[in-house]
Amino acid sequence: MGVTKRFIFPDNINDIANFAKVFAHPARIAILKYISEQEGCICNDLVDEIGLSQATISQHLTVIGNTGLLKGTFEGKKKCYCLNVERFKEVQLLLNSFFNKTTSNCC
Amino acid sequence: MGVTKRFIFPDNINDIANFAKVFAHPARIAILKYISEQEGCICNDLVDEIGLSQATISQHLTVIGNTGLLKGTFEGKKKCYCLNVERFKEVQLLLNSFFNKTTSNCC
DNA sequence: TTATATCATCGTAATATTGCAATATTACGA
DNA sequence: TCGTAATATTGCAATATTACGATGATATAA
Repeated sequence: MGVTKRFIFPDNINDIANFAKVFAHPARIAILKYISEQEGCICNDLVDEIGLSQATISQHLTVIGNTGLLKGTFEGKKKCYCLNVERFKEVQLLLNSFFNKTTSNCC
Repeated sequence: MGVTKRFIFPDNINDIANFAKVFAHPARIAILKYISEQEGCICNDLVDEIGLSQATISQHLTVIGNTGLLKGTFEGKKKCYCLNVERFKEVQLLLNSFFNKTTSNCC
């Protein structure tokens, strides 16, 4: 039905899936990569850098931001986006914990 | 338009997104987790264990399998699914490489 | 004030995903 | 060969996602 039955899964499983979803789109990967490569913070450069419309980039930023992975500050009319590094590392740990636990015992 | 513009992104970015998509659904996380927890290999137990229909589980197994993360062997009419551990670790390395490179320089 | 730049949000079209029932398909045992 | 168990595939219906143009809000510059 296109609707994920989240309620049948425990929180820890839904958490992993929700974080993974952030990385499940190349635009969001590219955004995170670009943000991290800039010396200063970027804003609408993403629109030029990546070939997507401003509305679309903004949407992706919201998706990333909703998981707490971004910090944003306004400098006048420009918004400075940057990584929430602590959060980012938490997510990395969470995913690695899943990967490390998930080891085959068969075949 | 619901259609991801993959062609505007380089392969290495699309690769990460494609792998992440496997983990972006709780059913697939649960399947991988359950497979890894079993001593022997499992088959249709997933349908009982997870509360989804046989058709849906089979579909998810296909999605996971398409990225090379599963090995399946037939034992008579039963199919034994298990992790492709090497592949699984490759994916872990790829994701970690992205995480490690993506570090904030600003704010 | 007016114009411009930046970013968010809304509405919408196109497409993808999820889930299931129904129906194959395959392999075994009687 | 027939029946049955296990899995895959097909064909939907419901919902989610992706993308963009248009619009709105806000801040600076002229």
